[in-house]
Amino acid sequence: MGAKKQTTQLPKVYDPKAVEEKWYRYWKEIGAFRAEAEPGKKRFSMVIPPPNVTGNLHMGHALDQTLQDVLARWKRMQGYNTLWLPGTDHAGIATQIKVEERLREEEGLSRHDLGREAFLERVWSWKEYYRDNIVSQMERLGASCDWSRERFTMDEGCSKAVRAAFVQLFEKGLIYQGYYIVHWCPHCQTTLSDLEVEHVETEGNLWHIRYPLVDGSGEAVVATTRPETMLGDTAVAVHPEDERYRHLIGKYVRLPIVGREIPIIADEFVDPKFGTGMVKVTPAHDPNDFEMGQRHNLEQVTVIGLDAKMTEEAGRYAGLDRYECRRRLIADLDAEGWLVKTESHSHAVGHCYRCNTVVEPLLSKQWFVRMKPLAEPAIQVVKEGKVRFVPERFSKNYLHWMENIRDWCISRQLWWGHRIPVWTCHDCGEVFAATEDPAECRKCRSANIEQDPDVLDTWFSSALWPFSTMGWPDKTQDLECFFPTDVLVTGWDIIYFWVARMIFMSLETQGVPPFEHVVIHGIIRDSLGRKMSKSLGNGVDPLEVIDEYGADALRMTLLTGTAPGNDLRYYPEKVEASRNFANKVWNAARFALMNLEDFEPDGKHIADRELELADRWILSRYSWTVHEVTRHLNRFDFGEGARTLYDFIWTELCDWYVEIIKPRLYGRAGEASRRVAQHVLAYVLTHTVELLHPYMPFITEEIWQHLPHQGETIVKAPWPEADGALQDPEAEEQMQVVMEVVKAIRNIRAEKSVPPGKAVPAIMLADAQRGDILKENAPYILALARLSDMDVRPADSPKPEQAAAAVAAGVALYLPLAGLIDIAAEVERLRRELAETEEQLKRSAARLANRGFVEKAPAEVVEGARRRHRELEEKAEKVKALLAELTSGDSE
RNA sequence: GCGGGGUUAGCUCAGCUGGUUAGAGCGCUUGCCUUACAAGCAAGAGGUCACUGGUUCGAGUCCAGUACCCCGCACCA
Repeated sequence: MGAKKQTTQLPKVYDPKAVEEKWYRYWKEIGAFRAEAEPGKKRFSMVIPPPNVTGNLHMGHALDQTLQDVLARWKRMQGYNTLWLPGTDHAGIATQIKVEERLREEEGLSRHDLGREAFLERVWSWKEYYRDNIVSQMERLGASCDWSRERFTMDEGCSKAVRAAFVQLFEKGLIYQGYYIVHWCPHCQTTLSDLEVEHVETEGNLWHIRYPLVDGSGEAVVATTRPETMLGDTAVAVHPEDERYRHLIGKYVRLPIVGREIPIIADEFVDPKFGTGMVKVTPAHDPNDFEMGQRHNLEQVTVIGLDAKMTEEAGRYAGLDRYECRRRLIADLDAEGWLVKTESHSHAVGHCYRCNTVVEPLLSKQWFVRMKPLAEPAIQVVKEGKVRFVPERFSKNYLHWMENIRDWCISRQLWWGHRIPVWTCHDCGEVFAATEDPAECRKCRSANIEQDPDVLDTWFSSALWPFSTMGWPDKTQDLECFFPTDVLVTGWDIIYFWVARMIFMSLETQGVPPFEHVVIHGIIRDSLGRKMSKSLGNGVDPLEVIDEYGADALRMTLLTGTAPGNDLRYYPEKVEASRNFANKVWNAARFALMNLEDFEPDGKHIADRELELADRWILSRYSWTVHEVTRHLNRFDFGEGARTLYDFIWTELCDWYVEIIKPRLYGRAGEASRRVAQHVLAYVLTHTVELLHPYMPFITEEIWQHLPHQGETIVKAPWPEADGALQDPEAEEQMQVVMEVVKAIRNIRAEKSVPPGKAVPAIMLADAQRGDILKENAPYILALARLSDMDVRPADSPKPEQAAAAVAAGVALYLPLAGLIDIAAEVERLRRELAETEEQLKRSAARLANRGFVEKAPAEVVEGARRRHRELEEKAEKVKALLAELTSGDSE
């Protein structure tokens, strides 16, 4: 187990391009991300939310995948047999539309010109192209997926799972075919589920139209936002309790223009307060009207067709576009005196979430999943905490949706997707589902059977992803070893679309939930807070960011900007800051390597060396950092973990520790001290880099390989554990004295404009304990504060004259700067400081005078407050003394 | 209508289980190319934690209400 070391010269500025590709290739070569199906071994598993093969990845994917990669790399380092399973989604409508668009633009052809088979070939080659892109983008990001297990929702295995699940649900009666109102997108030429319709508040009109009573005794006035549907009206409804219209119930009106006589019915659905309190009923074009039609046995007259044009039933308007029809109809109604009035009215209009076309509610025969029985257990597992949302608040959204769920329309009139595995026998009429393509009717053995032409909603296959990718319905090793998964990481925008559906599908087909934790993150917005979208053109390409700043910088940006569940604004400046951090880490490593040239690690435990104060301090801080980072990761709080590391590395490790050990490393404190500093630096840096690895995989691997290390890759390095032996509160406290003294001297120097290069002497008055700390660390204080000499005297020594002074950590500091001292300014400064100290003292005293506080607060807290109070008193006293000297000197 | 989130420094945001002096990045001021890093170093300015009340010894943090902003879901003839 020889420790390896490579001490090639590192460039001054970190260049991500030079290292990223190299290491990813290496990781793949050595199979660093491969999970072995070994039942019994502690494992961690996760499936990726499969990106759509519609196009390239965007920032949202980068965020989602970075979070997952942090988890995967961290768990892997913790020794878990870790599987992060990658793949892509066929994205039915979205992909088909894209390919059709291209076909039209480039060849002027429609999919019908090509035919189903030829068209699908085109889609497959599109899929191949974008799948390749997606994979290479993920590699650029550093995603540590097990590529040997990559899946696609329409590959053989996933397709088999789709059939198995469909047949199971079909045979249990959970999938049925029905004639209902569905959302129809006239542009995409397919049905949509409730979720795929976006309701947009739209300014429209409410037209009041007169329907004359057949018996000539009066009229009914209805109000509608969609007058063209009146051509399909088969009733007018009023509320049964509505006194105004009670007498009309049972009478008939004659539809203007159409001439059809339709009844006035009574139905509870009608809201007497809305419009005129009379509703036209169009069972074929409105979901509520449809239900009323069922209740009252009304005729269904379809007047708008699949192409959004008026049908033959529309009489003289047949063939017109629905909006053109509306215009003409209104004109005609007006001309013939049926239009009572037109009010402006704002209402939500459904739009296709893919193409933004106004959706048409249409009557048609479709396949549905019966949701109530499936939702029940899916609600339970969340309520019982068997599936936990992180942050927890998202479970409310989930539950609300599940509890109010309606049946799921799963048939799509597309070509790209899983063909519905249902066959109809033309001879005996049998309708049956099958996992294997049947050659004959299962009932009458006729070969005259036909498969349903439609395909399934994409989300039907996505819902099976956590187990279809692991081989179900076959009993595979993977399934046994890695299912159910541990965590799912995804955005809040697909909780209903996907997370919810995976949960009920898994409960139904596997008998267990598909995962334990659902980690929800926000979406990425632009710098103005807008959603990134293609139509706004405000999207940012992760690859361009990686090219410019490096993958680690992009990852760190996404991670530090993240608070659980919250959205995140993208600013290039943030990536710049992360890039700077990467460079900081790089240079810390560079510095270390320059000073570790002759260093050889031995097996001795770091705590057993002749440690100096700074060593004990940084080891203690390091050990705290290990603890904190691990704690944050355990809570899926990626952002806090990243920030903890950022601060530790930049401030404590670089600004203080590295600076303080420079004299030692340069040999000015003797060889023994130098050796110890080397050991501590190597130790802390190596393990800090390991802690950072899940966040910034590339730069940490590069650095780690240069540092003395064991093993072939940092990917497999053990995750550092918080070592209690390194915790050292005393060292932290003492180091606090050193740092505060240094800061105070620097402050005086800056205020007095002492040239940075000029070393000046300092006199310090301190009690015995602090005096010892200062004396022991004198060489470092001299260097850090640029002192020519420091004279530590007992606290009661006479005060030096003609000196700028300050109090820090209970130490009175004097810089004799004869000639530089402006007494008046100095007095002013000290007065301000005294005022501030006394203000704090007052608050502190009030607090301690409060009996409730002293009696009820934890002893620790009270003790802390007392100590703080003593320190403040001490400080006030010292500042007062300084002031007294200055002012008395004045009067002399 | 139901539900959720937000309001903290000039900007963008953190702030966990209530506990010393509320943090970061960017921006700003001053001074530095100090042999790891100018993508840097040092020093500094900048905050009524939206408002009102409550719980508590103690509230940015918990509770209730108010205001404004954002987002889901449902309804909308």
